[in-house]
Parts: sequence; structure tokens; C-alpha cells
Amino acid sequence: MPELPEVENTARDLKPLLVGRHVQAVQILWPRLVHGKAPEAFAVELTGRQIVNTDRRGKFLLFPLDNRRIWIVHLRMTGQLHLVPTQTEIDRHVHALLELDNGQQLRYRDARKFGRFYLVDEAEELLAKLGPEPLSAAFTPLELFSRLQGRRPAIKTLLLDQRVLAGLGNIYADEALFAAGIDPRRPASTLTQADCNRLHMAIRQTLATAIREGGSSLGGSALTNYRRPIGVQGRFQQRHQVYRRTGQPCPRCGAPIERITLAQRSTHFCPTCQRYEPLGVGSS
DNA sequence: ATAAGGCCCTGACCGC
DNA sequence: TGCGGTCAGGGCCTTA
Repeated sequence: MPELPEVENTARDLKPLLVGRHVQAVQILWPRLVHGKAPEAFAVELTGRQIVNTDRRGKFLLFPLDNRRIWIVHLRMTGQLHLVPTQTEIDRHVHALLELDNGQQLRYRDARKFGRFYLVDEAEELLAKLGPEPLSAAFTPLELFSRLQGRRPAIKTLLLDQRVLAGLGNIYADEALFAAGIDPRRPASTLTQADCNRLHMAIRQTLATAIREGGSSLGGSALTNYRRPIGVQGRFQQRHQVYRRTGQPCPRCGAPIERITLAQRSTHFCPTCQRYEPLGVGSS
């Protein structure tokens, strides 16, 4: 499931393959892939354009074009972009074909059909509500603390809210909270500045390491599993401390990892290392 | 304004 | 082997 590290790797992998290429033809095989306009109009508007860069904001992939418009892709759960020779067989999960000027096709493949294409004049039309980039200078421990003030939901829930912080999904929210030693159920407003200092560092280190490891690939099949455009899987799943490790020993203390549901999402944590004791409650 | 829950999709997996 | 049920969950939408 592509989150920030997977999207970042996708953008980086595609950069040398796409920048400078012209789009010679576009075929949308599943109309609802295109957001906000007819797929025919999308195809016409993208045809003939040159891709001048590849970039990322949150979990969105950005492809600025030579006419200053931007093609934007969100992979959601199972979206994948691959570059293949034009004559490669088209399987039933391929929903878009972009013919390039070098005999290659950029293909969008998505078993769950949750992903979307956008074509906009200004990126802000789509990205205005996103919170800060976790790896940018704008994201500071104080910024994190400020954004949690007066918010009652569990900290895990808010970490998944892209308006609070852009790019975290279920895997990296769980991993970052474990690294910071914070109970995912804690009401966000109960985190102290010191908690936010640890969480800020944990988020950055978790994401930076995951990017370096090529992201996380979970599940057995190449269909639903994250694959980089160059075809390889990520390696970070080998370093998950809690995510989908229910019942297995915590790498820090050995206690069994627990799984609960928060905001309709599975949540994994160590009940010992991520303990929350509200003031005035409990003994000692 | 915040908060909570439903919805879209289909492959993988489990128990019988 | 076949089959029904459940799970996976990002972002958008509706409702309170």
C-alpha cells in the first residue's frame, strides 16, 4: 500500500525514465480512473505534451507538463506505474496506457481500482488542504504539537489525517508511534511537547529509513503488493517492528504485539513499550 | 467547526 | 475442490 516512502521511490525511479519524454497517445481503459472530466478529454489534453519532471507531495505523484499543467496520480491502495515495451501483453488490471516517444508504454495497473488520475492547472487545487511534508523544514516538533491542540481523536487517527501531516498511512503511523513509545489510543491533545519531540523524530527516522530501503511490500502477490516501477519489491517490511506482527514478541521488550482497531484501521502496538498512564489514574 | 461512519473495489485467505 | 465470509484501507462523502 503506497505511502510516502513508496510514492517517493516511485517518483525517483520514474524521473530518469520519463523526464523529457513526449506522450504520443493516451488510452483510458477504465473511465472512472479519471477524476473530474471525461476520459476522452483527459486523453486529448495529455496527448502531445512533454513530461518535464516527476515529483511527490504527500502520497500524490506529480508530473508537471510543458504547458505548465500538471498530471497528478494517486495510487491509493494497489496502484502501480510500470514502463514496458509497447507490445507487452495487457492484463486485466491495466487501466491506462500512455504511449511515449521512445517505443515504451507507461502503464497504470490497479487491482482494486481505488487510484485516480487528475489533470490540473495548479497543483494547489488538489493539494491545498494537505498538512506539512514530514521531511521538510516546515515540519517541526512545535508544529506537530500545535496541530494536536484541542483535538480529541486518538493520535494514530490524526497521524492518518492528511490535513494534519501529509504522507503517513497505516504502516508508518504504527511504526512511528512504536519508535516514539506512544500509545496509539491516546487522545491527541494529551501529548506533551516532549512526546511531540520524540514523535517528530520517530516519524522522520522511520520515513527516511523506509525510503532508503525502497519502501514496504506486503502480501504474497505481485498484484496487490507494492512494486517499484523498475519491478522490484521494497525491503522495509523486513524491518517492521509492530505492523502485522500481532502476537509476535516486541523487538524491544518481548511482550506480544497487540492488534486493535482505531478509526476502522488495524493498529499494532506493544502494550508495554507504548503504555499511557493518564495523570491521576493508576498506582505508583 | 469537528467527529464518525459508509463507500468504493477485488484479490487473498480461512474454515467448512 | 468449491464456496461464502472476512480482511485489506486512502480519500472522499454524508450525517450528526
